[in-house]
Amino acid sequence: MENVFLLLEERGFVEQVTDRALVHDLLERPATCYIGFDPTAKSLHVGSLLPIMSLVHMQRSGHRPIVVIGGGTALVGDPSGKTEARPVMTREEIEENAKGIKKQLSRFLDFSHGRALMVNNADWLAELKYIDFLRDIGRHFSVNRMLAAESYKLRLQTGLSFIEFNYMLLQAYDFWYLFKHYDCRLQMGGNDQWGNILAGTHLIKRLEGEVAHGLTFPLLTTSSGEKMGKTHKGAVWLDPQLTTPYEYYQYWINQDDRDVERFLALFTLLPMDEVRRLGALQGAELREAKEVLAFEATKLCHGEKDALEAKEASRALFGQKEPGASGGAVPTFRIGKEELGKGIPAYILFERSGLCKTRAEARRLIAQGGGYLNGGRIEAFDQVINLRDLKDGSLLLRAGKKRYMRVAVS
RNA sequence: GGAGAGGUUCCCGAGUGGUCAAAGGGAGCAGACUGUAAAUCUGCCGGCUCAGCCUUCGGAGGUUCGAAUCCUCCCCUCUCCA
Repeated sequence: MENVFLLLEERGFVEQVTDRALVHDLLERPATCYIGFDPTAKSLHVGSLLPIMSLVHMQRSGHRPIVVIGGGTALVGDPSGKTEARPVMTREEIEENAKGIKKQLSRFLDFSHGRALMVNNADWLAELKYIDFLRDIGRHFSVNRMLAAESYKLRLQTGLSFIEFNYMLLQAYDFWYLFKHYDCRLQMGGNDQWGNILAGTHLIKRLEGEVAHGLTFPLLTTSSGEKMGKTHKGAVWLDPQLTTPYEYYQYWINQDDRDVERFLALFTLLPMDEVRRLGALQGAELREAKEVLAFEATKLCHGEKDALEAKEASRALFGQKEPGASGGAVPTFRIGKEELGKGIPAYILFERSGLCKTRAEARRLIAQGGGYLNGGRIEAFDQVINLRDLKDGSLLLRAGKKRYMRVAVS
């Protein structure tokens, strides 16, 4: 089997490595690696997909991934790459979030029979004694060096609390703990974690005299310079309750042309030959590649069935013929028959159904010609919609070019 | 603890008594063009029962016919000093 390091490198996962040759060597045999995830929300979002995919590759290549939930460190707050301190969370929130995250990761990773592990660093960090920690761990860190770290430099401009300043030590301690208890010799993470990862390898060297490694991923931005996973509605979540498979699919199909090949490599498991072939398509043909990207990405996250549904719904809505809006994957809003019978102004319906956040927004949208009913443009913002507008028992609303909402009567 | 600077609408950032829902830029949204892409042009961009009304300029009071702008107290951030 191909060495997973080469595979990760080829697919674009690698930004920095502590030592290319040694990491390659380490991964020749089954090894253990870890990535930390912050339990700051009850669901992960697309921004976490890159690290998740790297673990998927690791597991598929016979290695054992460890997912560390930063339950302990979340109580402190990581300053890396942020301009402001993070709000501190309660233990209950963190527990709750950790549960949701494990559920999601189970779609990507096999946690059975110890093939992948999930641990919470609160389990060992919470017990630490301050004096012991200072004496055993703190002595190995040079403040001068820490201050030189890029992640702290930024914060020195705006202010860095002592509590955050300790984050690096805690993360280093995590790595050491995992090394000690699970023989974990590789930590991966976003490039903003480089300093923290190095601190860990440094600590292991000092305490155990052994070499551990670090690898970071490129900080992903779309070609238009945006952070991954942001849309007008906010983050794109992996939880189908928060972002439906249809919306998830749409997110991927709407990617910039320039990102398609890169994303196929990172976010699907398609062989690289296929990735390159699809990436080479030009002009309108590239849409085929986007469809593959959207389908594969949705399949990984939500399963084949939902992915197919999303694909069909998309084709129906964006295909040649005006929509019959068949597929069950299109978001649906329910309204009482009686209420619709009385008639409801278009802009209010747009707001109620969730297509617009406020009535003012809906007014504007329709006034500017961006509101559609069953494929036809709505002329006046207060045009009354009632039972006569039903087609096959439902209404199809559209906001702008791409956002659809079915309104069903109940 | 002392001295100075500052907290404005999603972000950056103008605004120092009425003409301010607040310049400009960015982001975002819509229309045209297209390929559910990008670029470009145009319009929008606090809320509402929308020719009017209501709520915003760190917080609470006050002065005034009228305050984001003036006064008082408080909170927070940054820089320098201790």
